[in-house]
Amino acid sequence: MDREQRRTEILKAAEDVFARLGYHGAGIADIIDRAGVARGTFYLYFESKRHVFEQLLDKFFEIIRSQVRRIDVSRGPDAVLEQIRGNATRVIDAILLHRSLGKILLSEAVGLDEECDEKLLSFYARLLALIEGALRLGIDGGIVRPCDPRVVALCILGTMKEVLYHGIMKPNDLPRETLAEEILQYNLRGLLRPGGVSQTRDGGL
Amino acid sequence: MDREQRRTEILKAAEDVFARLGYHGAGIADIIDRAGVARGTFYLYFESKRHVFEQLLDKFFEIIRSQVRRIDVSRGPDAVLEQIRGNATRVIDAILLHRSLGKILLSEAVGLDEECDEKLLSFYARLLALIEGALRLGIDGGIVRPCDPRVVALCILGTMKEVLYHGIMKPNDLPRETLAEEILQYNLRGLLRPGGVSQTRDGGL
Amino acid sequence: MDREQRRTEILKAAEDVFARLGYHGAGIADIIDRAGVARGTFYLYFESKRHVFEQLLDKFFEIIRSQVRRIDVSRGPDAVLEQIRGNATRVIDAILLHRSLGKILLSEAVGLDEECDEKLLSFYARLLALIEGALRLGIDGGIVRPCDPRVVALCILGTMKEVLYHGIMKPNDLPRETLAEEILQYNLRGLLRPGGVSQTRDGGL
Amino acid sequence: MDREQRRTEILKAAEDVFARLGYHGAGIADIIDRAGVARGTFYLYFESKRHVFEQLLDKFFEIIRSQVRRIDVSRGPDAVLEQIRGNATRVIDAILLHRSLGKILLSEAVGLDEECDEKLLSFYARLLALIEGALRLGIDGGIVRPCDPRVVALCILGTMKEVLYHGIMKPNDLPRETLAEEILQYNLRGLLRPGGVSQTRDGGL
DNA sequence: GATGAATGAGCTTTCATTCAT
DNA sequence: AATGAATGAAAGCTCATTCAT
Repeated sequence: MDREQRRTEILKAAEDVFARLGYHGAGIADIIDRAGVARGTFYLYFESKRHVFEQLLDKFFEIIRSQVRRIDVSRGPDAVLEQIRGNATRVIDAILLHRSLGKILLSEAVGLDEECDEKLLSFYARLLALIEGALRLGIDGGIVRPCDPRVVALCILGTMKEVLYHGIMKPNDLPRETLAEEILQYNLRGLLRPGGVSQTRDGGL
Repeated sequence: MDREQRRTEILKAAEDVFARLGYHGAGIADIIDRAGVARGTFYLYFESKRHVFEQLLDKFFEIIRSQVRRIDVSRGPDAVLEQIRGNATRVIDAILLHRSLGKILLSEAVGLDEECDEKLLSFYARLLALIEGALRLGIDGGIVRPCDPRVVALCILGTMKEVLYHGIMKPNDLPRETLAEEILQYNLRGLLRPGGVSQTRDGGL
Repeated sequence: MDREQRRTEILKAAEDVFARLGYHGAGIADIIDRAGVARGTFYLYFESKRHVFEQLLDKFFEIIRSQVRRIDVSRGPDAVLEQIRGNATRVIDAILLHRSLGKILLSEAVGLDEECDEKLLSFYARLLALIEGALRLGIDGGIVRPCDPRVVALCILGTMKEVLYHGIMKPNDLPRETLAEEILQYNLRGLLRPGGVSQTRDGGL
Repeated sequence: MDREQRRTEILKAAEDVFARLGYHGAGIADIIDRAGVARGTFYLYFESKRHVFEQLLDKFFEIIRSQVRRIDVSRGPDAVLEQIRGNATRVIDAILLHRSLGKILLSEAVGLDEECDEKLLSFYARLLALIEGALRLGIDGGIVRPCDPRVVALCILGTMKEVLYHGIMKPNDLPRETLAEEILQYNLRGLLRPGGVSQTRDGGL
């Protein structure tokens, strides 16, 4: 119990430090200074610098995952949209609640270490697969316009990442609700004003 | 003249190495090995590792910037869209042409160093301002639906980054044309099939 | 009483561990794991890692010493030889019986620490003095051929150490009796077949 | 050329330091202090601490090996003995000439590292095989008395190691010639005065 | 007396940068 | 201008020892 508490303290310190200085910028010295423990103590709880970092990634993945509810398609298009909005809002809220973890994930894109890279890549791959699956359902159900679901899944992920990164880095710039709502509207409707321009693909663009 | 050539050689070597190994994974040794020059020579042309990296960022910024043409709004909505498509296509093509630089920019998101961070941030800030300005024009001109141009600018940037990163990392996965076209369609139209669901904000979402 | 028992348990554990891993290879963790006691408990019974090691050396010295009987020279050459053989056999048997201690003594020759070194050196010094004394007696009594007793004492010690080390490390390679008998014969007679070559120093060698 | 010289300097420094402090007692700091070079310079010439040590072992093995001449058995027993004496004398002289290396080899018996251990063991194994082979020849040729050549080879190695270790540690205690001559006489003749005691195995011992 | 979490000095190794040639 | 050997600060990690419980 006590052990778990100590571990959590160090993990929190590491989270802050990694968020502030990045993986490479952070040293064990920074982490233990912040946690107020000795060098050896750190290694009592974590095998290595890399290992703490992975623990943080795992923690973050778990947080995100736990916000996503399976979508029930049986209750009609509007209900589906509402569920999507719920998922999106919860994820956004969770990330903005865990700023440091969010910053770590969104900053340290890749290139730390083979194992970390793999973790990140597989996380995003699963996320993309999830989105892509939902898109295919939407297309089949006639809710989503015909498109390449793989590319569009990338687009959705991209909007989320970029907007959230901004939300994390400049917390007071834009209200959370605005971010969530605008992401949704943008993803659903795109830029164009309905009926504003010619909508046939060939003619219009 | 000869000096400039030597400098370019080293810069190219650094580009390849950074793209392959990342900023921290790359050592001066890798760069000079690839460039075929001595250690000291490297420092004759560049102040530091960080400095070469900055030069590469600058080079990339310049490439991107040179692809973007000012949009002439006087020729009607369809013409504007055509110009936007032109800009987007040129940027996409340019990035996919300069894979290494693109990978560097999109991978080493941030966190290397205060000065580098500032460079990246200011680059993206200017890009966002550009997009935001265009959006405001679009909204005023009735082409773009009413929205928060700052958030939507982030969304657009996000889609570009994510799709391009995928395009760079898995060059043969999806054809360049598909990427460009899908980004455009997505940005313009969003996900929904026109008329597919109720479009009033209150009722629909 | 109980305290003494605990102490002995830890000492035995240390003996096994040092024999298996060597002084530097062994950690306190290994010893306490084997002894089944806590870290702090170890330091309740021994001041330091070095200290346990010294205790083991002392224990071993005592075992060896207790095997050596004073030689009675009054009963003629053959009886003396018989007594020497008795001493040698008992020492050899004792060492092979305490493999771990033997391995420790013979492996960790020297160089651990000033105090340990001194202990080892003084042990060997006393052993050598013992042997040397016996040699002088033998020379005076006409049993041993004229020689430098100090160097020859080293030779005798050397044969013992080397053969016993082999006996410890490869227990099943050569039978104990063979080892003991061959050491004795070798020490007494050397290599040459009696009468096989010219034995005068000047002529022969 | 210059590079080789520098390397030799560091190697010599390492030799001194290892001889003085032992493998574990010695730190890179000691070596570079003695060599008068910077930390990085050390690693320019040697991969690791272990690596320098191995180099020293190799160097020593080579020195020893180069002192041993193949024995020509065709010229009679006395000539064979003379050749053996020559080998022994050269080896002894070489070791006493390279005190530091000798001390390293004879002190750091074993237990440093798997690879080093293997090196040492294989060195001694080859040495033993050499001696054993010579003994078998001697027995077949009737020069050497019947004995177990494996055990006796250990005895010979043991006398050499012990006497040389003494010679290294206390250089001025006994003259080199005495050491060499006494080892030889001891190995050849053993302790007993010829004809001094009954030589039949059963009766005498 | 027993515990085991905590300690921190110390280790080997790396690598961006310098500078004598 | 070009070289590459030399540098040394700083990193991550270990482990014998201590001490509050």
